[in-house]
Amino acid sequence: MARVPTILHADLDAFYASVEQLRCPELRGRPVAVGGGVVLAASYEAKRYGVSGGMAGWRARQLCPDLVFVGGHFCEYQRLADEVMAVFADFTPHVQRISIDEAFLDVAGSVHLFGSAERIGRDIRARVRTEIGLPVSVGVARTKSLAKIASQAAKPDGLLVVPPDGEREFLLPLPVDVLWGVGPATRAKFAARGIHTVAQLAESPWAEQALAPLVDARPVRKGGRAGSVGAQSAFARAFPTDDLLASVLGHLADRVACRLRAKNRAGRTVTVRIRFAGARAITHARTLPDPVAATLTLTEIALQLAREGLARHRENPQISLLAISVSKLVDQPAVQLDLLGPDTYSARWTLDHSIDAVRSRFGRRAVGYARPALAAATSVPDEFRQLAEHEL
DNA sequence: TCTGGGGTCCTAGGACCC
DNA sequence: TCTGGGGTCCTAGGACCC
Repeated sequence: MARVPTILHADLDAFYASVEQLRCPELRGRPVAVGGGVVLAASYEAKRYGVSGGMAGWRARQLCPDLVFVGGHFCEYQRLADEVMAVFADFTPHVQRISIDEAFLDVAGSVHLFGSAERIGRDIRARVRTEIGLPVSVGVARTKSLAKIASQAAKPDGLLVVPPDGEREFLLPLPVDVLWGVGPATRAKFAARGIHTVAQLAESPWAEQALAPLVDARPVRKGGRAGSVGAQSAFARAFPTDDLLASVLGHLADRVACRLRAKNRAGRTVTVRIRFAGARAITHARTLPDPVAATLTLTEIALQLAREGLARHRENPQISLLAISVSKLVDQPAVQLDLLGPDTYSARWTLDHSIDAVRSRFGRRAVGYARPALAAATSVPDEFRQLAEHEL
């Protein structure tokens, strides 16, 4: 009954900030934030002042006047995180990477080689610390949900094992929002009913629904391919002139279509998202008979969807964000040029692939449809965008 | 002076088909 | 002519996660 816990959740602590402190010894022990206008990551020294990811830079400086801002070294983040994942793979082939800096491991088949799950957790922490120089926290439990909660409780730089007969004792005192899927909205809903802790939730009508994932032994498996590809761009509130729509959507369609083609994929559903000044947002989508991966086709569809969406919401004159997402993805083998007729489709295919080829040699800014002025004005570096991209 | 960009999953209603 | 039920696909919106 009481299975031995064999699921690990390993999570690098304040990852970007820790890398900066590793690269630059004089940053160690000091409050560090990666970013500028927005805090992308904060060191634990900074977190003690209340600085956190997503916070506006001015606000962070207000909370912590000694805060040191550093620009990100995004290639380093990717490289070091990959090295950490390689350490995990030395202990088990069953590694499910769920973001750049965290993963689940199932070590059930490894304990006869390396010792108990707790032992493996300690060894992983030691190796990542000595070989790579980064702190990583590890939670060990029977299920993925419990292991993840345990690793959060172990932070910073700790290890926590939840034995099967100690699960209730561990969970009951914790606040409800440690549970996967309980964010600000659900927490507020519970709070309005006097539910603040897992113990209180367990006594409520929502107990079964909310607590089911904790005992659900979903397997650790390799991450699948992404189900959608998107890009978005936020900007100061502006009137959605045709000029603005065409240039922003053209740029976004370029990013998305380029990624699709790079993986020989295409998608049938195109969704445009518009955020109005005042934070209200709408989506407008269309499913096409044939999958799309051509930049200009995607641009045209997105433009049409945006106009339709705006026409339905004339009460909001200004917008502050546009996004394009393509879903219902299918594999699209690279088409042979000579199989295509002399129509628009083949012309676009040829043009897109010529552009892709130039970019693969000279970089993505070398050539494209979007106006250079706009492309250069993107507020977030391409490298950071790439960190958030999922495997297609 | 109010926060970026990449995703996933769930729900609910409507259209359409059998 | 009115009736029922189930399944699937699509769209819109929202919550959540890293």
